[in-house]
Amino acid sequence: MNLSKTYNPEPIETKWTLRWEKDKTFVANNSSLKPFYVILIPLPNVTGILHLGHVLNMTTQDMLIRAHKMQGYEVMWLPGTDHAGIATQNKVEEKLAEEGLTRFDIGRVEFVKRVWAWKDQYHDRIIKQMKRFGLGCDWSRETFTMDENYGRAVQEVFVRLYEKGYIYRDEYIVNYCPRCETVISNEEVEAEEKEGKLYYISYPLKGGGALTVATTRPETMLGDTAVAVHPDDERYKEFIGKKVGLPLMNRKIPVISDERVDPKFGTGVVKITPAHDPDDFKIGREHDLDIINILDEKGHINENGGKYKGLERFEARKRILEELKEKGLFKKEEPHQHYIGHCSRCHTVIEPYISKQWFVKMDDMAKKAKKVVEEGEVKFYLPRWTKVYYHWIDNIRPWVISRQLWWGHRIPVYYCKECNEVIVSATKVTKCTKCGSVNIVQEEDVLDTWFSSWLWPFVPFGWPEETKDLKAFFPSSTLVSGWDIIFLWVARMIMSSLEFMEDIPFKEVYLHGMIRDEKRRPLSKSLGNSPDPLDLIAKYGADALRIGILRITPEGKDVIYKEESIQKGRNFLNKIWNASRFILMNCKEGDRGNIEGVNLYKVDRWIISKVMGLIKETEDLIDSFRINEASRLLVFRFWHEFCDWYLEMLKPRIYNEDESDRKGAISVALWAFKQYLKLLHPYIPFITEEINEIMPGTEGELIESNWPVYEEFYREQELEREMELLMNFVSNVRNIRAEFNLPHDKEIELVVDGDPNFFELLNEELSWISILCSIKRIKRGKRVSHAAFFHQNGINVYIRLEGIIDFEKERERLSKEIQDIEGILKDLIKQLSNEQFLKKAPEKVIKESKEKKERFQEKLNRLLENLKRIS
RNA sequence: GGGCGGAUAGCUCAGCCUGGUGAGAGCGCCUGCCUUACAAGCAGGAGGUCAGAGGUUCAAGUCCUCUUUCGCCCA
Repeated sequence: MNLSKTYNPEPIETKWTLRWEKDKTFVANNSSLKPFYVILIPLPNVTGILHLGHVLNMTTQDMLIRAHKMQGYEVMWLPGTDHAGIATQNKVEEKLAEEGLTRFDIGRVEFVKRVWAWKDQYHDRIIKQMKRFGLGCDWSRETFTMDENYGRAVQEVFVRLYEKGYIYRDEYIVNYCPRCETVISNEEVEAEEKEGKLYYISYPLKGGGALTVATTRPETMLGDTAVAVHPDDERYKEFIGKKVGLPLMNRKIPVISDERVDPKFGTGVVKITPAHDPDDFKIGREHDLDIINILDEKGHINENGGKYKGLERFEARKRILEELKEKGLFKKEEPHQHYIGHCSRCHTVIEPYISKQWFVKMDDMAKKAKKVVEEGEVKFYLPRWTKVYYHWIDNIRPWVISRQLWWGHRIPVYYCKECNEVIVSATKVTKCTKCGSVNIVQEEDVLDTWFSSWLWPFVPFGWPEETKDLKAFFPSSTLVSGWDIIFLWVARMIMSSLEFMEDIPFKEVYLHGMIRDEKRRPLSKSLGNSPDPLDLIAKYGADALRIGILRITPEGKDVIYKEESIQKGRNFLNKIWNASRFILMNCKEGDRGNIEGVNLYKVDRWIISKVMGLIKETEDLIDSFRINEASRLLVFRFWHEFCDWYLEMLKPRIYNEDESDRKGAISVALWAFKQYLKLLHPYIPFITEEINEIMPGTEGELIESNWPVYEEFYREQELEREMELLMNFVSNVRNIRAEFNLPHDKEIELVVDGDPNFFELLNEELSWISILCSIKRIKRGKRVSHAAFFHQNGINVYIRLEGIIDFEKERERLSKEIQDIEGILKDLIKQLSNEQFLKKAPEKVIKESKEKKERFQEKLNRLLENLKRIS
């Protein structure tokens, strides 16, 4: 077989993508007798583009799915996309704007039609991307949150929660984005510390004098209905109950007292604007103040703002300040740090806004959702996330679920225009259930997108029907998600599942970090630091991207991304590729990779033992979600144990004339190589599958094969230690070769005295040792004069350097080592002469210290001896 | 203001849970090699008062307290 010197991923990755799809490799059988392992994908936005965060999230899941499939589970990974109300509507509106149109120009029906067309186009793109990553999703069960069935389930949920009294309509202060023109939930608001200003404004008192209030948002004064002071604030006690004039508005408003006023803020007098501040809203309700809304849905001043009507909110601020200055009511301004809410979608400053919205009462559901985590039914990795979760649960607030959008699940509520009856129904209502009128209108608003995606654990399987899928795949096993949506999505799924399925949605939640650039900024389109995964795949291949990302992902922390990480991944693939070339080149007809019945050499038993250890270590790491460590371990061991050592150790037997030697060696190499391929397959599925196919003795695909089995019988720890000695010996020789610049083809002669057992061992294994450090032979003998020296585990080794020994250099080398060892010895002697240590430390530790001391003492003596000799 | 996490080699991090190995890895750097699997490679090397202080202990990078400092979440 003729394989190219470098690995070319493109054709191979295409081939396997098609093969897995055609063979329905990842289509789950809901009546399987195997245990189920189910993952629900965190829904990407259907019109979004996948970025590196998705690569991390999705390849982590794919890795788990593939590993579990090989380990004997019936796996099911549910893929799907989210209709992403605001984001998608924004995009289509932007496109309309290019034509000079708004959604109101074309009407709701036409607009929604256009969004569907847009969705179809982008849906194909995102699914293609996901398939390009090599994801083992069950595409036959792919679900979109606006599928017809999904829509019915969402309405069903709404009706049930309404009937239970959990859903209600209320006029309340909410977070409003004037750019998106919709209310958003608390969780969709991002607070940012900003440098603002505190303005001091004079509110004249009736009989002369004035109170000065401090505010960061002077424009809201148009809606002020009181000023407030702390009840114990001596400065203002006398004014409580009096009235002040509201500047610019020609209105008298009362001075009230409230515990919540901070006397240290500004002057201690604050203005109360119940319609435009959450705290003021609460105070307003308690004091029965008027609530005057001064903004329209675009964030412009409305008719309640008198002559400022029509002004944009920040423009209004400017004009109001100017006018206050003209009237002498503006006292001063000072810089002020404060937190301002921004829309997580478009980053516009959020307006606290009073309006009539639909809410879900969360308290009861939250309590249950807390309990299942407390009792360990749902486990977070890392566990510290449970604290974050509890904090949110304990401070749960009602969830505002209505959105002033056209794209989404329309709220299943109908209003009778005749008798004002409110009818909530999962089926279309055409006639008033109370007065029989047909003058009925459906609620205009749609539901928050999360109100559909929180149902993801069961709705895609057919809920509310009791389907076979639902029975098989609910609850799922592991949820893999970024921590940024722990409240928006993870917590709410726990609530919805407990509410509607009376069970947890998943047993484990693995939260990974966010990907950031080298300056630790989040990857974003506007910063231009977010590479397109498809470009990276084109350059390095999907496997390289996958393992590149997984390897740099620390446990539960943010990931610092550099392109060089992907390059490293690619280099590793090339290494595997070439290892396979090497093995294939030396295979002959009939080689199978079977180690039973093979005459095993020490090096063979060593690599077999090492592989057995690796199987166990890998399993443990995967089970505890230390996915990065598992990938690093696999890469390291394959590269620096199998390739750097074992394959090199084999060469003498392979290049030997003896066919049975070659056959034995290649059998073990093949066997070991296939174990690595299996262990690596979940990380780099394409290349491992391809190589597996071209290797002799292969039956079937890796993904359909069984996970490697750990067999205690092959584990030989004593032998591993012995091999380590020999490998150290090789390293010591290589070190000296490098120090004295010996070319690799210059064979050297070693003279050894000391421990006869070690000497014998060296000679037994000399065939490969001699190749690895280019030595002609090892003789037993006394010290040699023109030689470099090292001491290791009871043997003195002299490397004949007739004519090339540089005594100056050798003295330097020996002196340096002597110094190191003297340092270590000093510490050991100190420890061993400490009575407390001898009295209190465990026997084992004392014994080890003593042995160590002797070993180093011996080594020191030998080194000193040699130094003296050449001085 | 409340909470969480981090500070270990020039850079990115592992080791800490469960104290005892001569403190590790990758990248970068230096030296030598196109050795017939691989220069996307091989061999060798330099580089660290483990942020600071105190404490516990026979023994601290590891456990406790405080300080400094960076980041994040919530209000």
